[in-house]
Amino acid sequence: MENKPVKPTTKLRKSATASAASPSRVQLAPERWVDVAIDVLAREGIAGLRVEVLAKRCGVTKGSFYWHFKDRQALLDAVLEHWKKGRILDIEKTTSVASGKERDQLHYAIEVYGASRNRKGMSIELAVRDWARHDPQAAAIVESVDLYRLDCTRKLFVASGMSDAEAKSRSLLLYACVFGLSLMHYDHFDSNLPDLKKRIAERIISD
Amino acid sequence: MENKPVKPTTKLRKSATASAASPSRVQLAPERWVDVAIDVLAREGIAGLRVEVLAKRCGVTKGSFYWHFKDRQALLDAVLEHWKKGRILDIEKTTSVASGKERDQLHYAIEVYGASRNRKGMSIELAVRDWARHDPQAAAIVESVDLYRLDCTRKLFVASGMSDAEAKSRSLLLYACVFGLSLMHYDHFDSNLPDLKKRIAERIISD
DNA sequence: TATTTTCCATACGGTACCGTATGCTTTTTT
DNA sequence: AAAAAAGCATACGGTACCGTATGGAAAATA
Repeated sequence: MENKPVKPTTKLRKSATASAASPSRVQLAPERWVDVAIDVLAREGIAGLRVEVLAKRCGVTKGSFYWHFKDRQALLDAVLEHWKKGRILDIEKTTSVASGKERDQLHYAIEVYGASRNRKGMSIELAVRDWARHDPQAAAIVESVDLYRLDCTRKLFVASGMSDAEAKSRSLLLYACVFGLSLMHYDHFDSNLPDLKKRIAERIISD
Repeated sequence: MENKPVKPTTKLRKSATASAASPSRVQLAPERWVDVAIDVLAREGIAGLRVEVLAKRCGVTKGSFYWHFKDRQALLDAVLEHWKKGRILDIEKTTSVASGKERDQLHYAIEVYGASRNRKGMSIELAVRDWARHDPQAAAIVESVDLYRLDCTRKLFVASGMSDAEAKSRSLLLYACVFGLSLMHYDHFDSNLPDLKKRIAERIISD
C-alpha cells in the first residue's frame, strides 16, 4: 500500500489556479480515477477494479465515485478508451521511422516490450487481454488496437523488402511472440537470456 | 446453460456396481467436482470458480462441496494438480516420436494448439496462465509445466540437427508464438489464414 | 433388521461488494 | 452576503459469495 491517501480532514479542492484558467470547467477528477484504475488493473487485473477499493486508493469514499461516474461500467469504459488512445499513440511513435531503418525499428519494437523496465505496461496489456476474453466490448477494443499494430509493423516489413504475405506473417509472429513471451519469463530456463532473445528477434525479423 | 442438473428429487448414489468392485472405497465425487470446475474455468476463468456456482452446476448444494473439500482453496489445488498431470501426459504424447520425424512432430505440436477444435484446451491454458499471474502457487505449477514443455521440444529441435542454444531459442519461440497467437485470433486480419500459419510454422521450425 | 457411515440439504452468520438516497461542506455564482 | 452548484461522506438496502452447524436420508455394514 504505497498509495498516498489524503488526510480526510484536509480536503483537496481543485483551485483553478495558474495551470489553465480555461473558459470551460476544468474536469480533472475523472482522469484521476482512470489513472488509479489502470494502476490497480496492472496489479490485480480486472477483478481488482472495485468501486470501493478504488475509492479507498483515492482517499475518498464511493460517494465521490458515483458523482463522477454513472456506475462501475462507466469507469471500465473510460479505462478502455484511455488505454486505446495511449496504445495508438505508442504504436505510432514506435513504428514511425526514417526510410532505411525499418529493421532497426522492428528490433526496437520487440525490445521495448520484452524489457523488464516495461513491466507495468505489459501487466496492463495482459490484464486487458484477459478482460477481453470475457467481455465483448473489451475484446473489440483490443482487436482494433491489435489490428492497427499488425498493420504498422506489416508496413515496416514491407518497407524492408518483404512480400505482403510474408510481411503479414512476420507481423503476426512478432506480436504473438512478444505477448507469448510475456507469459513465460522464466529466469531459470537459460543462463544466457540475452543471447536467446537475440536469436528469437533475428528469427522473427531477418530473411 | 447447457449443463444437466440432476433433478433434486432423484438422488444419485454411487452404487459400487460393475465398473470395479475394488477393495478400497470408490472415491468418485471429487473428480467430478474437478471436472466441472475445469469446465467453468475454461468458460469464465478463475473468477467463475465459486463454490455455490459449481454446486449448482453439479445439481447439488454447497453442503456437498464442503463434505468433499476442506474449502475453496482445496478445490483450486486439486484443479491445478489435475491440470498439471493432464498437461504432462499430453506433452509426452505430443513430443514422443520415431527418430527422423522430429520436424513433422514439431509441426504437429503447433497445429494441435492453434486448431479451432482445441478451443476449450486453449481456454483452460489461458485461464490458468491468468490465474498464475495473481497466485504464486499457480505460477509455480505453470512454470514447471512450461519448463517441461520447453525441454521436450528443445530435444526435438536438437534431434533435428540444431545446436543446443538454437534449439532452446526455437523452443521458446514456438511456445511463445502458440500462446501469443491464441490471444490474437482475428478472423478479419487476413483472408488466407492457413497460408499465414504455414509461413509462421516454417519460420519457427525450418533452418 | 439395527447401526453406523456416507452424502447432502438447509439455515445461519459474516464479508465484500454495487448502487441509491440524503445531507453536509466547500466553492462558485449572483 | 445570499443563493446555487459542486464535491464528497454517511447510511441504507440488496446481492453474491464463503464457511459452519446441524439434521436427515440413503447406503453400507454389522
